[in-house]
Amino acid sequence: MGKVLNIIEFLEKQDLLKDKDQFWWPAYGTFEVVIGAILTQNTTWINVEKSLKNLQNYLTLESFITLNLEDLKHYIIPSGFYNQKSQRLLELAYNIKNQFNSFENFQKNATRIWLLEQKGIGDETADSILCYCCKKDELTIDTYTKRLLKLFDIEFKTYIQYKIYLEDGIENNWQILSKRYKNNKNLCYAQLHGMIVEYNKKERLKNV
DNA sequence: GGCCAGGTGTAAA
DNA sequence: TTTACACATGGC
Repeated sequence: MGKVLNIIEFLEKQDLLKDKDQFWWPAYGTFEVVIGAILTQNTTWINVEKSLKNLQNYLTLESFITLNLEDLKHYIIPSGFYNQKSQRLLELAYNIKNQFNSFENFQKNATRIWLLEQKGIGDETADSILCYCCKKDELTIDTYTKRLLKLFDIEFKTYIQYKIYLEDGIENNWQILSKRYKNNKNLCYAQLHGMIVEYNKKERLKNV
């Protein structure tokens, strides 16, 4: 019944997020989130930070699209898969520019469907871009979410089933949760995924 | 030295 | 519709 609320309260008790990390993802609401979302695929955030630092002059959409492939490749070596990721990032940036014209317009009008059509963006990356870059009410599911839910005897087959289960659970308990999350569902989704990632860094959930 | 990271795309069974 | 594998660096 109220399992989702139990899980959220379990995480809240662990005190996993620092006050300054309101939305958990660094550079929340900027184009940098798009870059980070691709770079962090199967990669530690420490290594992503090294690449982001190399890219410090190219973190806006307008500056990013001035990069050439070889330079970009070089800058993102620390976060691995640099041949794929450089290609996919540049193509994604061009598509955003061509189809939405501006980053602000992309933030406003990006959809899950459109993102999933882009090469290099799957379910998880799509949701993290929607939530942390576009500020939409979309919850990100990852391997850790699935492992954590398994501890509470909850298991599904598909990504979407996990997403619906948790989003519905939050909706059904929103009267309680809204007070803690400033009546902002995006903040709740942002922090929930963040808490789960941080919980795993701490506890190292194994896939049993 | 082996395993894992804030996954995705492709191809084969 | 599932499974296996490539993609690559760096921390533990």
